[in-house]
Amino acid sequence: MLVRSIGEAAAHVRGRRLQLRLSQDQLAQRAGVSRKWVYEFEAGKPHAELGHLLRVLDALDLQLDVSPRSASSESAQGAVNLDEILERHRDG
Amino acid sequence: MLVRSIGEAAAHVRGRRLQLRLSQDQLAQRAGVSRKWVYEFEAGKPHAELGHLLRVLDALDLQLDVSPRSASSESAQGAVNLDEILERHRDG
DNA sequence: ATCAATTGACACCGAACGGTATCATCAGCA
DNA sequence: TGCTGATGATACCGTTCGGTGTCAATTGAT
Repeated sequence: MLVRSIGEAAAHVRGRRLQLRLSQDQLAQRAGVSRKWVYEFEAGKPHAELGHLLRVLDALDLQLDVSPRSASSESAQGAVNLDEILERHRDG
Repeated sequence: MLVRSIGEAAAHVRGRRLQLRLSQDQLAQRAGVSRKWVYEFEAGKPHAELGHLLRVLDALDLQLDVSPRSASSESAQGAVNLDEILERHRDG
């Protein structure tokens, strides 16, 4: 699932936690963070430590991926494919 | 690309930035963060603010995704598929 | 040789984080 | 009804972040 904001990441974490029937405390211990962090993160605190999130995702059996936003094969109309442009202009 | 640690995320950011021929300063301005943040992040500082990373990825035309770690169709030998287990045990 | 751009590095400092601890509330169950 | 577990919420407090500003070294181009 795409993650555009911390709030979206928080929703994914909470959803997965409930799916796994884990309490905030259990998740926190698994991930090695405090329950406060889990609670505040899920509650939408506007700041969050990436390292903590990675550990929590790991505890939830989730993984994080980085990918180019505009896929050349399925770009929307009018969308710009930065990778393509780069390819053409490389060694300019 | 999979992101297991902050260091890996940093590598992806730096690689993409160079690919786009952006200076740390340019990227920082695009993303609305300080050059210090970009520099320290790329240098492997063990802590990083998720919100900052999201803005930087956006400025690099990259996106972040969350996905289940063990895909049921291609799980490795001996691997446990949490989703499957959940499915079977749901409604206990 | 000179100049600008880029980068690594550091000091300073206010702001915010994150952990521990604690409390009230609510749901579920014996 | 009484008990237990989960959750939301807050205070305290040491630690660390992140921005601004600055500096030296390096690189690239003129």
